[in-house]
Amino acid sequence: MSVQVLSKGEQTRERIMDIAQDAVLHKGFASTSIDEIICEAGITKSGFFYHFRDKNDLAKALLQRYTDNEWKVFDDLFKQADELSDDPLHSFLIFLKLFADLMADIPNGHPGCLVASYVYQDFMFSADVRELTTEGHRIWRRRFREKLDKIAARYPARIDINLDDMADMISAVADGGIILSKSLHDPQAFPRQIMLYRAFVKLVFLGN
Amino acid sequence: MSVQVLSKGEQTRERIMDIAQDAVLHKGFASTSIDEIICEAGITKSGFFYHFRDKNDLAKALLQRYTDNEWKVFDDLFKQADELSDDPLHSFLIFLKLFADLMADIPNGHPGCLVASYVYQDFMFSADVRELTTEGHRIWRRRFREKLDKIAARYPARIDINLDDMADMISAVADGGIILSKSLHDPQAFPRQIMLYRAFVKLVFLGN
DNA sequence: TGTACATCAGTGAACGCGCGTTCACTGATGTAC
DNA sequence: TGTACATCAGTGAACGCGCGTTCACTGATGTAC
Repeated sequence: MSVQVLSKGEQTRERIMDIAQDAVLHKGFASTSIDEIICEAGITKSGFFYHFRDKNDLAKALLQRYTDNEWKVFDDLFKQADELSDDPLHSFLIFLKLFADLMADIPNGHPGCLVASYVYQDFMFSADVRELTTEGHRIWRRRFREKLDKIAARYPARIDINLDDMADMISAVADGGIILSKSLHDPQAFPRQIMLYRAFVKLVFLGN
Repeated sequence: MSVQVLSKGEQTRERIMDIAQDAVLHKGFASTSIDEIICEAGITKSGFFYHFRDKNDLAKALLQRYTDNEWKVFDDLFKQADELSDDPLHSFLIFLKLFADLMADIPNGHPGCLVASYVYQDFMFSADVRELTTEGHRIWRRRFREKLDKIAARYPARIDINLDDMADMISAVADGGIILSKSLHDPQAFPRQIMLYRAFVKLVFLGN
């Protein structure tokens, strides 16, 4: 764990983004006003525009930070799992369990996936922001696919299955599980969906 | 198929809602302005307010119509599947295949789930609208759970599994699959996810 | 060590546009007698 | 069959508020000589 030293300006910028992200996940980007953000952050409107060129610039920075952070979390979980088992399948199953546990431990449940939120408002954003969500999903597919390839090499799949789809399913179950949890006001619904995906992987490659 | 005869006013109301829903699924509810809706519908602003008390009233009507319509589609697919097989498992597997086929045949892919869109903007809406999304997910769980109970009675599950979660997973895979498809600009990604869920069901109750 | 200048991290006031909403009014169609 | 009235499905103009954005300015901190 590296502790980053932030300058005064960087601290303010992070605070603005924390407040903004929380609001965006609750109300959507359009109905999150700069006024409400600066009010909570305790700065003036010009202070906001010192840090961000315009509102779209905030949108981009939020998404960038969100996906960067997500990969840090996943890399960490992958590393932990690899330390607990050399076998690609068991390491992956451990990873999924660690992921579910992590999501189960968030006090009020996962606050929402910013990528999913953006996809449902994509016509609001400039093309470069939209491209970021697409690229994100493509990277996820590639990285999870790598893991599945290694598993399939050692444990032949019991059924005929497309590994790209299987890789995509993690994103789908995650995005859908978060929506389910939010809608049902049940934080545990999401981690339970991850564990269900894990059961599927076990059935496909181990048969039980 | 019942052909409904709509009065002039009802036709306008439907047209407003069609235009609004399309815009909401692309940009979110907040950034869909009444101005743009009436412009496309070819009426004046007062015409809009003749049909809807305020903007929140439109939100509610859209969600109500969307979920009603969704259940009509599902009821129809369930009926078709039941006609093709008396067996609860095979009927369910047929239903999932029909569902996937239906989603695969939408020219530009599924336009987006209005419920999911609302969940990601829930703090914008009044409490009664928010309650509708929660209730929607609860009903889906109950109805799919019924199907799974009948299956489990005849085909004991091969693994220890929670049938409520398994029922919820349809919603999760659907919502997540739609997001995936939209983000990747690949309309077929969604139906492929449905077929993956179908493979999971087969593995759990049939073992292959 | 003191001075000049540059950069950082903002402030304060003003702008104009678009938004949701209201209100008084209206022509066309439907209904009662 | 004609007249009176009610309802339907809107129109047109105005309202005020909140929004994102701009611009001239400023005190505190950092750097060069």
